[in-house]
Amino acid sequence: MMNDQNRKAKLTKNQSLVFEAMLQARQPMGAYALLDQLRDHGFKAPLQIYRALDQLAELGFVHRLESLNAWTPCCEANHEAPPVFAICDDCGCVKEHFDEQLAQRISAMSKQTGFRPNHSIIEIHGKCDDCGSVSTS
Amino acid sequence: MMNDQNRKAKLTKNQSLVFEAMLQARQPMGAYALLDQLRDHGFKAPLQIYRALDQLAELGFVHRLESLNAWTPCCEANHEAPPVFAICDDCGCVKEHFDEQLAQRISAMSKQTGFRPNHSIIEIHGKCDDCGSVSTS
DNA sequence: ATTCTAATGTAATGGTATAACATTAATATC
DNA sequence: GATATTAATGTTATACCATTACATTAGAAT
Repeated sequence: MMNDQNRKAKLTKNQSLVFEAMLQARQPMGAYALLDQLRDHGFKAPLQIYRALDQLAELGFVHRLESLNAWTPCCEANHEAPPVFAICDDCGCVKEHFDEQLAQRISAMSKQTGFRPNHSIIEIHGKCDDCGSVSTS
Repeated sequence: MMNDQNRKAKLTKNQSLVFEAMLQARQPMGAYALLDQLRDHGFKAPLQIYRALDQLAELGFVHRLESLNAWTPCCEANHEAPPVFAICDDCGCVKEHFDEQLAQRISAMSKQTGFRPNHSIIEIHGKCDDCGSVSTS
């Protein structure tokens, strides 16, 4: 299996630019925010961003956060279980987790109902450790 | 605790119209699809739909499906565990489930990381029992 | 009746995503 | 290396989803 460096080296120019911008952001970014970041590099239209994002998602470099209409780099761990995103509604940070038992529950529920799961979206909103301990009064 | 009939009776005119349209649809509906359905009843602007939807969601009559930008009636079961939606990408049907163990896994993961969960979004895409057994070749 | 609040009406605008078509770059094959 | 083929990119227009701002009406409380 190819290592991360090699996989990254195979990205096209636009894909690399978008991915690097996302890594620098340290927060999920919307497509139009990425477009604004990348105008200096010649990006002019949303579709340029969306195409890169779609391809990066296909390759496993990024995930889409459905509840934010935004995108976040993948933690690069093995994706055997579906990712669980913990989204802090205060500071906006996102952490990606995996939980084998949780994956098993989804499988079990599906089996019971005859449903054949293909792609799971699990996004937990709340407060991260840093923000949760701060008084809000 | 109030029963469903009484709760329903307390809905305003717009809320009722939107909710009934959703029940008839038997599939998740987008706000603009609802607007089209309800033009005959005097609805003219998206905001009329969105306001009703927001209030219905607040009252627990409907849920928003983040991955579809659409809305679905609540199954009206007790919502002690977060709802899990099984979404068929073929026929578009959606089933709402609950799973206490799954809820516990989310709590456990959160506790481990200091995250304080507030609202969980769990949407499983795949094929329902009816569609999954049909040959696609 | 009057006051206050919740719900509604309407227009304008902002944010997210894709369709359609043209062009260029990269790869494979001869 | 020339050619054919496919993948990636550029550009315009448009579709789809959601909210802001402000005016009006209806209902509840006193």
